[in-house]
Amino acid sequence: MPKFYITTPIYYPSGNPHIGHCYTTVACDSIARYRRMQGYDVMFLTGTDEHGQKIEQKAAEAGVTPQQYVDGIVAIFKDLWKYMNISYDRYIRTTDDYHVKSVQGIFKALYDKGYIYKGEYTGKYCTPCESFWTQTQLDENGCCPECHREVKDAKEEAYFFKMSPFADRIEKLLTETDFLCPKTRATELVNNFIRPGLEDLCVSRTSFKWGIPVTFDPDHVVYVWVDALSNYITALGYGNDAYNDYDKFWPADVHMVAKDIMRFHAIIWPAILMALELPLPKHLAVHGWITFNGAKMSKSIGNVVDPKLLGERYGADAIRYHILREMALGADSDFSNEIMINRINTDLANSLGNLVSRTVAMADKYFGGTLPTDRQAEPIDEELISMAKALRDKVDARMDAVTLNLALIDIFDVISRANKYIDETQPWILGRDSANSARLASVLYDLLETIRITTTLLSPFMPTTMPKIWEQIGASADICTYEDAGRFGVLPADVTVHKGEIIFPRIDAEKEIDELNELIRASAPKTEPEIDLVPLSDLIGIEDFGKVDMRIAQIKECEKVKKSKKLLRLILNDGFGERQVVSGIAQWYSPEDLIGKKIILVANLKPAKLCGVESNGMIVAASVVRTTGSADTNNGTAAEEEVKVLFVDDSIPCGAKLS
RNA sequence: CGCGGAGUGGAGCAGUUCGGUAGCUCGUCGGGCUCAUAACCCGAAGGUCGUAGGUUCAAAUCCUGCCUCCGCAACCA
Repeated sequence: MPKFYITTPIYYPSGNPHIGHCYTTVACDSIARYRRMQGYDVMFLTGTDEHGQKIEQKAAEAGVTPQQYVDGIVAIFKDLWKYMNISYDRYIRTTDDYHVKSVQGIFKALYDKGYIYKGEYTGKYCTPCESFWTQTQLDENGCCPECHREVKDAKEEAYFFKMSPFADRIEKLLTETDFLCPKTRATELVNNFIRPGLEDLCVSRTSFKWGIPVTFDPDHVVYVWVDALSNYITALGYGNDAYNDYDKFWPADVHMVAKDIMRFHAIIWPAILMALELPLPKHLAVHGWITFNGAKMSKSIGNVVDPKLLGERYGADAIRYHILREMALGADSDFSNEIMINRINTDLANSLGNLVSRTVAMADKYFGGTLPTDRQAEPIDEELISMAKALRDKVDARMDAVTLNLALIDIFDVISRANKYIDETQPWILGRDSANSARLASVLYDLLETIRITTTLLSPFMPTTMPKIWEQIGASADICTYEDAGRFGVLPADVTVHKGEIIFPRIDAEKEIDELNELIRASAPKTEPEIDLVPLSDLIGIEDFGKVDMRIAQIKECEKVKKSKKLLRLILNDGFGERQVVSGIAQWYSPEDLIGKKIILVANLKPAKLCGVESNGMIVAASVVRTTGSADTNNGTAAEEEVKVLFVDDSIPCGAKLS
């Protein structure tokens, strides 16, 4: 039996799963189910990447151990996967003993081969943030770019992985093979990362503890790369005894990832495998993000969609369908309540659901549910029949190319054709005269067969509802197989249909959208929005505070700094006169929002140049950081920052000093 | 000149590799049908294919300049 190995990324459980995680996972699940239907021996792996500083921090904030913290989140992930009918064969957690053991072995092996060496990670260290920064990341005052406090020179001992020996092979992999899908992204990777020279990769840390200890140097824990990426082989038993199907399943047929982690999978992972002298995965399928009403998903905008909430309203299969239908390799796809409801109504309710409903109703009405066996074919039947017959091979090709959305389009083309066929053959007229019985039976049989074939091919995408349709059209599960999806005329001639519930009820779009928006509004802000708390700074004396001269100032003029996306140039009246300040708030405020407003100015800050524009002082603003995760990610989570300028009462005169 | 992607009827997209009647889905309007979940089927309107040049018998498609948008990088004092 041929094998097929497909993986999702392992997700970072620093927060609850959202629709972005569903995106990748549902796609992989559909592919896995399709391959199983085709007769492949499938291994479908998903899991969670549970180490790292972020988890350590989150756990500390929650007052639990890191292990307790991730256990809680993982339960939520698994619950969601169950709800979405995700048929994973194995779930790997990087905290699993066998994985830990394997990673330690891999790290040692790379070290012994000379690909990992001990070096020094030199940089600037911010103690409160517990973060290293490079010189270029620091602000003009040489302070931490996150909290703007002082940083110290620090050298951290670290292990590095040599990337350069693999650069040529990786470039060839990207440009000369069909490894990367879509391949259009290869130039971007080559130009940005390979051509300038691959830098050695820091693969260990001493600044946090929540990770896999390096066996031969226990002060170090393995940093994300070797730990997380190697899950794809440790889960098969590479370097451990927990499983023993590495030989059977490796190399992977498809790693599916979102574009934000493409680089790690397209460059670092192949390099690690090359160093280990292991075969490379066959395909890396890169998809875009789900955007919400055009904007990137974000908790702060309150647009994060809870997949479970949607599933409860419309059914998990409908959500699965929508996600898969909108998803295209490479491109982002927009998600909105409106688009989703529209899609569910037109495709699932109007086309497919209604086709089933009207076909079954006619068989019921004209023949009491059981078709007579006499037939009378006509030339007009041919187009529908040949389309239905050819569909399976078309879908196969789409699945091979991992273009699931196109597979669904092809299937629904046939469903539409069947609806048209009803108009062409006018069975309700045939039904008026019993002399047409044989002809009518032919028409209904062709429709039932078309439904059987299309729903069989749809079943990997919508595993729960398709069997309900089979029941209605009188098709037993043993003829809804891959093999029979390639044949027309498999249903028994005297098939009996069973009128049943409406499979995909039509949704009242306007009403639903209102209700959904209401729900999102109600659930989003709650009382106090959840944010990532930056640790408190060290205590200072009153004299230190006195050094900071803060004044009330009014914004007189404001414009965007050209060549910069984030900077606004402001002219302020600080009471003494005018001064120019540059502020990185263009993302959140447009000039019109600001002109005339009064704000707090740090007035005695040394001048600095930003993008060539001089800035004399700084506007006081609050920084709100939330961890969101973008659409999905397996290593870092995206931190979403929002800056709120502190506007002050108009009655305070310019130049007033804060004390 | 940092890297890359994109600009096509109201919306979302295909078509660009290998130039030759501009296509799909949704929406709008008109018609048909009544088996069906106000669903289904047919038809129509609507685009100088971002812009300015160039190559050509012929350009959405090839070449050049420019504009706009989006990622990444940089930049948030």
